[in-house]
Amino acid sequence: MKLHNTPMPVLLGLSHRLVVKKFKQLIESLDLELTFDQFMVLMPIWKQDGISQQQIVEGCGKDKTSVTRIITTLENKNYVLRIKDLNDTRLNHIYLTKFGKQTVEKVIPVMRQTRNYIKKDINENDYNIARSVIIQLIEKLDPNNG
Amino acid sequence: MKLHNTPMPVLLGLSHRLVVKKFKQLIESLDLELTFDQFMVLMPIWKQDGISQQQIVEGCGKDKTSVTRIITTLENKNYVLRIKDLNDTRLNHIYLTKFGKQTVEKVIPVMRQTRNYIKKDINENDYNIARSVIIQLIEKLDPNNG
DNA sequence: ATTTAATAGTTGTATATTCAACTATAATTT
DNA sequence: AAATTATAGTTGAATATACAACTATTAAAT
Repeated sequence: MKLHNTPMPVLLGLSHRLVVKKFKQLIESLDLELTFDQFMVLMPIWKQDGISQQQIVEGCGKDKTSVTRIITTLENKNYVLRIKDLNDTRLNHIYLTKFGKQTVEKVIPVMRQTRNYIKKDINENDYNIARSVIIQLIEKLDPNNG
Repeated sequence: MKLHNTPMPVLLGLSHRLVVKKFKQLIESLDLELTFDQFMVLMPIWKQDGISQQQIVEGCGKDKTSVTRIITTLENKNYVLRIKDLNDTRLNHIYLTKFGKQTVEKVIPVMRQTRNYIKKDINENDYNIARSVIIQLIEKLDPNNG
Protein backbone atom coordinates (compact mmCIF):
# COMPACT_ATOMS: atom_id res chain seq x y z
CA MET A 1 0.00 0.00 0.00
CA LYS A 2 1.52 3.30 -1.04
CA LEU A 3 0.88 5.74 1.73
CA HIS A 4 2.17 9.05 0.47
CA ASN A 5 -0.92 9.91 -1.54
CA THR A 6 -3.27 8.48 1.04
CA PRO A 7 -5.78 10.95 2.49
CA MET A 8 -5.37 11.94 6.12
CA PRO A 9 -8.62 10.31 7.30
CA VAL A 10 -7.42 6.97 5.96
CA LEU A 11 -4.01 7.44 7.57
CA LEU A 12 -5.61 8.21 10.91
CA GLY A 13 -7.84 5.15 10.72
CA LEU A 14 -5.03 2.90 9.63
CA SER A 15 -2.58 4.10 12.24
CA HIS A 16 -5.16 3.81 14.98
CA ARG A 17 -5.99 0.26 14.00
CA LEU A 18 -2.35 -0.73 13.89
CA VAL A 19 -1.54 0.87 17.24
CA VAL A 20 -4.44 -0.97 18.82
CA LYS A 21 -3.27 -4.19 17.22
CA LYS A 22 0.25 -3.73 18.57
CA PHE A 23 -1.12 -3.07 22.03
CA LYS A 24 -3.22 -6.22 21.84
CA GLN A 25 -0.22 -8.32 20.89
CA LEU A 26 1.63 -7.07 23.93
CA ILE A 27 -1.31 -7.46 26.28
CA GLU A 28 -1.77 -11.01 25.03
CA SER A 29 1.39 -12.06 26.81
CA LEU A 30 -0.22 -11.07 30.10
CA ASP A 31 -3.10 -13.51 29.64
CA LEU A 32 -5.75 -10.96 30.56
CA GLU A 33 -9.33 -10.92 29.34
CA LEU A 34 -9.14 -7.30 28.34
CA THR A 35 -9.44 -5.37 25.10
CA PHE A 36 -7.79 -2.07 24.27
CA ASP A 37 -11.10 -0.26 24.41
CA GLN A 38 -11.98 -1.75 27.76
CA PHE A 39 -8.62 -0.58 29.06
CA MET A 40 -9.26 2.90 27.67
CA VAL A 41 -12.38 3.03 29.82
CA LEU A 42 -10.66 1.58 32.88
CA MET A 43 -7.91 4.21 32.84
CA PRO A 44 -9.99 7.23 33.89
CA ILE A 45 -11.61 5.11 36.60
CA TRP A 46 -8.19 4.08 37.86
CA LYS A 47 -7.14 7.73 37.89
CA GLN A 48 -10.25 8.81 39.77
CA ASP A 49 -12.15 6.11 41.59
CA GLY A 50 -15.89 6.74 41.75
CA ILE A 51 -15.85 8.83 38.59
CA SER A 52 -19.15 9.31 36.74
CA GLN A 53 -19.82 7.87 33.30
CA GLN A 54 -20.00 11.35 31.83
CA GLN A 55 -16.54 12.08 33.19
CA ILE A 56 -15.30 8.84 31.68
CA VAL A 57 -16.66 9.96 28.34
CA GLU A 58 -14.54 13.09 28.63
CA GLY A 59 -11.53 11.13 29.83
CA CYS A 60 -11.36 8.46 27.18
CA GLY A 61 -12.77 10.19 24.10
CA LYS A 62 -15.47 7.63 23.46
CA ASP A 63 -19.16 8.07 22.82
CA LYS A 64 -21.42 7.81 25.87
CA THR A 65 -23.20 4.87 24.28
CA SER A 66 -19.93 2.99 23.94
CA VAL A 67 -18.99 3.87 27.50
CA THR A 68 -22.32 2.59 28.83
CA ARG A 69 -21.85 -0.72 27.08
CA ILE A 70 -18.18 -1.18 27.85
CA ILE A 71 -18.87 -0.52 31.52
CA THR A 72 -21.54 -3.19 31.43
CA THR A 73 -18.95 -5.56 30.00
CA LEU A 74 -16.43 -4.51 32.64
CA GLU A 75 -19.05 -5.05 35.34
CA ASN A 76 -19.78 -8.55 34.06
CA LYS A 77 -16.07 -9.30 34.08
CA ASN A 78 -15.90 -8.07 37.67
CA TYR A 79 -13.49 -5.22 36.96
CA VAL A 80 -15.80 -2.43 38.15
CA LEU A 81 -18.89 -1.62 40.21
CA ARG A 82 -21.65 0.74 39.09
CA ILE A 83 -23.32 2.57 41.97
CA LYS A 84 -26.05 5.20 41.77
CA ASP A 85 -25.46 8.58 43.40
CA LEU A 86 -27.77 9.04 46.38
CA ASN A 87 -28.32 12.76 45.89
CA ASP A 88 -28.54 12.83 42.10
CA THR A 89 -29.89 9.49 41.01
CA ARG A 90 -29.28 10.22 37.34
CA LEU A 91 -25.62 9.78 38.09
CA ASN A 92 -23.59 6.59 38.35
CA HIS A 93 -20.32 6.27 40.22
CA ILE A 94 -17.94 3.70 38.82
CA TYR A 95 -15.49 2.01 41.17
CA LEU A 96 -12.66 -0.39 40.42
CA THR A 97 -12.80 -3.74 42.16
CA LYS A 98 -9.60 -5.07 43.69
CA PHE A 99 -9.32 -7.36 40.68
CA GLY A 100 -9.90 -4.42 38.34
CA LYS A 101 -7.19 -2.40 40.05
CA GLN A 102 -4.71 -5.26 39.85
CA THR A 103 -5.49 -5.70 36.18
CA VAL A 104 -5.02 -2.04 35.29
CA GLU A 105 -1.75 -1.97 37.12
CA LYS A 106 -0.51 -4.97 35.20
CA VAL A 107 -1.38 -3.30 31.92
CA ILE A 108 0.04 0.16 32.55
CA PRO A 109 3.67 -0.85 32.00
CA VAL A 110 2.65 -2.57 28.78
CA MET A 111 0.94 0.60 27.69
CA ARG A 112 4.08 2.56 28.41
CA GLN A 113 6.12 -0.03 26.56
CA THR A 114 3.85 0.30 23.53
CA ARG A 115 4.19 4.06 23.58
CA ASN A 116 7.95 3.87 23.79
CA TYR A 117 8.08 1.38 20.96
CA ILE A 118 5.96 3.69 18.84
CA LYS A 119 8.06 6.76 19.53
CA LYS A 120 11.39 5.09 19.09
CA ASP A 121 13.14 5.96 15.80
CA ILE A 122 10.85 8.93 15.24
CA ASN A 123 12.35 12.38 15.53
CA GLU A 124 11.12 13.75 18.83
CA ASN A 125 10.43 17.22 17.52
CA ASP A 126 8.46 15.83 14.57
CA TYR A 127 6.57 13.57 16.92
CA ASN A 128 5.54 16.54 19.03
CA ILE A 129 4.50 18.48 15.97
CA ALA A 130 2.39 15.52 14.87
CA ARG A 131 0.73 15.41 18.28
CA SER A 132 -0.04 19.09 18.16
CA VAL A 133 -1.48 18.86 14.64
CA ILE A 134 -3.71 15.98 15.66
CA ILE A 135 -4.82 17.95 18.71
CA GLN A 136 -5.61 20.92 16.48
CA LEU A 137 -7.69 18.63 14.28
CA ILE A 138 -9.60 17.34 17.27
CA GLU A 139 -10.22 20.77 18.70
CA LYS A 140 -11.43 21.96 15.36
CA LEU A 141 -13.79 19.07 14.80
CA ASP A 142 -15.05 18.42 18.30
CA PRO A 143 -17.94 20.68 19.27
CA ASN A 144 -16.88 20.27 22.91
CA ASN A 145 -13.38 21.49 22.17
CA GLY A 146 -13.82 24.40 19.87
CA MET B 1 -11.24 16.91 27.76
CA LYS B 2 -7.66 18.05 28.15
CA LEU B 3 -5.74 16.69 25.25
CA HIS B 4 -2.15 17.62 25.92
CA ASN B 5 -1.41 14.71 28.20
CA THR B 6 -3.50 12.29 26.18
CA PRO B 7 -1.60 9.28 24.83
CA MET B 8 -1.07 9.10 21.08
CA PRO B 9 -3.25 6.01 20.57
CA VAL B 10 -6.19 7.85 22.11
CA LEU B 11 -5.51 10.93 20.00
CA LEU B 12 -5.43 8.83 16.85
CA GLY B 13 -8.70 7.13 17.71
CA LEU B 14 -10.40 10.36 18.66
CA SER B 15 -9.23 12.27 15.60
CA HIS B 16 -10.24 9.47 13.30
CA ARG B 17 -13.70 9.30 14.79
CA LEU B 18 -14.18 13.04 14.51
CA VAL B 19 -12.96 13.20 10.93
CA VAL B 20 -15.36 10.44 10.00
CA LYS B 21 -18.16 12.28 11.78
CA LYS B 22 -17.43 15.49 9.92
CA PHE B 23 -17.46 13.62 6.64
CA LYS B 24 -20.80 12.08 7.50
CA GLN B 25 -22.32 15.45 8.27
CA LEU B 26 -21.27 16.71 4.87
CA ILE B 27 -22.41 13.59 3.03
CA GLU B 28 -25.77 13.84 4.74
CA SER B 29 -26.65 16.88 2.66
CA LEU B 30 -26.33 14.72 -0.46
CA ASP B 31 -29.03 12.31 0.73
CA LEU B 32 -27.03 9.23 -0.14
CA GLU B 33 -27.28 5.86 1.51
CA LEU B 34 -23.55 5.64 2.03
CA THR B 35 -21.26 5.44 5.02
CA PHE B 36 -17.69 6.66 5.23
CA ASP B 37 -16.36 3.12 5.32
CA GLN B 38 -18.39 2.09 2.32
CA PHE B 39 -16.99 5.07 0.45
CA MET B 40 -13.47 4.11 1.48
CA VAL B 41 -14.02 0.75 -0.22
CA LEU B 42 -15.64 2.30 -3.28
CA MET B 43 -12.70 4.63 -3.93
CA PRO B 44 -10.14 2.02 -5.04
CA ILE B 45 -12.82 0.41 -7.24
CA TRP B 46 -13.55 3.76 -8.82
CA LYS B 47 -9.85 4.27 -9.45
CA GLN B 48 -9.45 0.82 -10.98
CA ASP B 49 -12.60 -0.88 -12.20
CA GLY B 50 -12.49 -4.66 -11.91
CA ILE B 51 -9.99 -4.53 -9.06
CA SER B 52 -9.68 -7.63 -6.84
CA GLN B 53 -10.70 -7.66 -3.20
CA GLN B 54 -7.11 -8.16 -2.16
CA GLN B 55 -6.13 -5.03 -4.06
CA ILE B 56 -8.96 -3.17 -2.37
CA VAL B 57 -7.56 -4.28 0.98
CA GLU B 58 -4.26 -2.69 0.02
CA GLY B 59 -5.96 0.41 -1.31
CA CYS B 60 -8.20 1.27 1.59
CA GLY B 61 -6.26 0.01 4.62
CA LYS B 62 -9.01 -2.21 5.91
CA ASP B 63 -8.93 -5.83 6.97
CA LYS B 64 -9.93 -8.37 4.32
CA THR B 65 -12.83 -9.49 6.49
CA SER B 66 -14.20 -5.97 6.60
CA VAL B 67 -13.72 -5.57 2.87
CA THR B 68 -15.59 -8.80 2.18
CA ARG B 69 -18.53 -7.66 4.24
CA ILE B 70 -18.62 -4.09 3.03
CA ILE B 71 -18.56 -5.32 -0.57
CA THR B 72 -21.53 -7.54 0.20
CA THR B 73 -23.33 -4.49 1.54
CA LEU B 74 -22.34 -2.47 -1.53
CA GLU B 75 -23.59 -5.29 -3.74
CA ASN B 76 -26.93 -5.34 -1.98
CA LYS B 77 -27.20 -1.59 -2.43
CA ASN B 78 -26.47 -2.05 -6.13
CA TYR B 79 -23.27 0.00 -6.10
CA VAL B 80 -20.97 -2.81 -7.29
CA LEU B 81 -20.87 -6.20 -8.98
CA ARG B 82 -18.74 -9.12 -7.78
CA ILE B 83 -17.57 -11.38 -10.61
CA LYS B 84 -15.30 -14.41 -10.33
CA ASP B 85 -12.15 -14.50 -12.44
CA LEU B 86 -12.43 -17.20 -15.10
CA ASN B 87 -8.77 -18.22 -15.00
CA ASP B 88 -8.20 -18.00 -11.25
CA THR B 89 -11.49 -18.69 -9.59
CA ARG B 90 -10.19 -17.76 -6.17
CA LEU B 91 -10.26 -14.21 -7.34
CA ASN B 92 -13.17 -11.76 -7.50
CA HIS B 93 -13.30 -8.76 -9.75
CA ILE B 94 -15.32 -5.86 -8.40
CA TYR B 95 -17.00 -3.51 -10.83
CA LEU B 96 -18.89 -0.29 -10.19
CA THR B 97 -22.43 -0.15 -11.49
CA LYS B 98 -23.55 3.01 -13.26
CA PHE B 99 -25.34 3.98 -10.07
CA GLY B 100 -22.19 3.27 -8.04
CA LYS B 101 -20.10 5.43 -10.34
CA GLN B 102 -22.56 8.30 -10.14
CA THR B 103 -22.59 8.04 -6.37
CA VAL B 104 -18.82 8.07 -5.99
CA GLU B 105 -18.57 11.06 -8.26
CA LYS B 106 -21.09 12.94 -6.18
CA VAL B 107 -19.11 12.23 -3.02
CA ILE B 108 -15.61 13.03 -4.25
CA PRO B 109 -16.06 16.81 -4.06
CA VAL B 110 -17.43 16.43 -0.54
CA MET B 111 -14.39 14.41 0.38
CA ARG B 112 -12.14 17.11 -1.01
CA GLN B 113 -14.14 19.73 0.86
CA THR B 114 -13.69 17.79 4.10
CA ARG B 115 -9.96 17.55 3.54
CA ASN B 116 -9.67 21.24 2.82
CA TYR B 117 -11.70 22.08 5.90
CA ILE B 118 -9.43 19.91 7.98
CA LYS B 119 -6.22 21.41 6.62
CA LYS B 120 -7.36 24.99 6.79
CA ASP B 121 -5.83 26.96 9.69
CA ILE B 122 -3.13 24.35 10.20
CA ASN B 123 0.40 25.28 9.27
CA GLU B 124 1.14 23.46 6.04
CA ASN B 125 4.61 22.43 7.01
CA ASP B 126 3.41 21.06 10.35
CA TYR B 127 0.61 19.26 8.58
CA ASN B 128 3.08 17.54 6.28
CA ILE B 129 5.30 16.61 9.20
CA ALA B 130 2.26 15.11 10.94
CA ARG B 131 1.45 13.09 7.85
CA SER B 132 4.98 11.79 7.62
CA VAL B 133 5.05 10.84 11.31
CA ILE B 134 1.79 8.95 10.96
CA ILE B 135 3.14 7.20 7.88
CA GLN B 136 6.26 6.26 9.84
CA LEU B 137 4.05 4.82 12.56
CA ILE B 138 2.10 2.78 10.04
CA GLU B 139 5.20 1.48 8.30
CA LYS B 140 6.67 0.51 11.61
CA LEU B 141 3.59 -1.29 12.85
CA ASP B 142 2.31 -2.86 9.66
CA PRO B 143 4.02 -6.16 8.88
CA ASN B 144 3.29 -5.53 5.19
CA ASN B 145 5.06 -2.18 5.24
CA GLY B 146 8.18 -2.81 7.24
C1' DA C 1 -45.32 26.50 41.60
C1' DT C 2 -45.67 24.76 37.09
C1' DT C 3 -43.76 24.37 32.74
C1' DT C 4 -39.63 23.92 30.09
C1' DA C 5 -35.09 22.72 29.22
C1' DA C 6 -30.90 20.37 30.32
C1' DT C 7 -28.30 16.35 31.98
C1' DA C 8 -27.12 11.27 32.85
C1' DG C 9 -27.66 7.18 31.36
C1' DT C 10 -29.96 3.16 28.62
C1' DT C 11 -31.77 0.57 24.65
C1' DG C 12 -32.71 -0.70 19.64
C1' DT C 13 -30.93 -1.01 15.22
C1' DA C 14 -27.49 -0.95 11.73
C1' DT C 15 -22.81 -1.02 10.71
C1' DA C 16 -17.93 -2.08 11.25
C1' DT C 17 -13.94 -4.53 13.22
C1' DT C 18 -11.05 -8.44 14.79
C1' DC C 19 -9.66 -13.15 15.40
C1' DA C 20 -9.77 -17.74 14.24
C1' DA C 21 -11.28 -21.30 11.54
C1' DC C 22 -12.77 -22.55 7.23
C1' DT C 23 -13.30 -23.64 1.75
C1' DA C 24 -11.43 -23.55 -2.58
C1' DT C 25 -8.00 -22.98 -5.81
C1' DA C 26 -3.30 -22.17 -7.53
C1' DA C 27 1.67 -22.46 -7.13
C1' DT C 28 5.78 -24.86 -5.26
C1' DT C 29 8.40 -28.51 -3.67
C1' DT C 30 10.22 -32.90 -3.57
C1' DA D 1 2.64 -36.59 -10.31
C1' DA D 2 1.60 -36.17 -5.33
C1' DA D 3 2.12 -33.63 -1.29
C1' DT D 4 2.83 -29.22 0.67
C1' DT D 5 2.28 -24.48 0.99
C1' DA D 6 0.44 -20.04 -0.29
C1' DT D 7 -3.31 -17.11 -1.74
C1' DA D 8 -8.27 -15.27 -2.15
C1' DG D 9 -12.12 -15.02 -0.11
C1' DT D 10 -15.97 -16.35 3.38
C1' DT D 11 -18.18 -17.26 7.85
C1' DG D 12 -19.02 -17.32 13.03
C1' DA D 13 -18.60 -15.15 17.28
C1' DA D 14 -17.40 -11.35 20.19
C1' DT D 15 -16.72 -6.59 20.51
C1' DA D 16 -17.18 -1.71 19.38
C1' DT D 17 -19.37 2.28 17.24
C1' DA D 18 -23.00 5.70 15.74
C1' DC D 19 -27.48 7.61 15.71
C1' DA D 20 -31.90 8.23 17.34
C1' DA D 21 -35.29 7.64 20.55
C1' DC D 22 -36.15 6.83 25.09
C1' DT D 23 -36.60 7.17 30.67
C1' DA D 24 -35.62 9.44 34.70
C1' DT D 25 -34.17 13.15 37.27
C1' DT D 26 -32.51 17.78 38.18
C1' DA D 27 -32.08 22.73 37.08
C1' DA D 28 -33.83 26.91 35.03
C1' DA D 29 -37.43 29.95 33.33
C1' DT D 30 -41.71 32.15 33.38
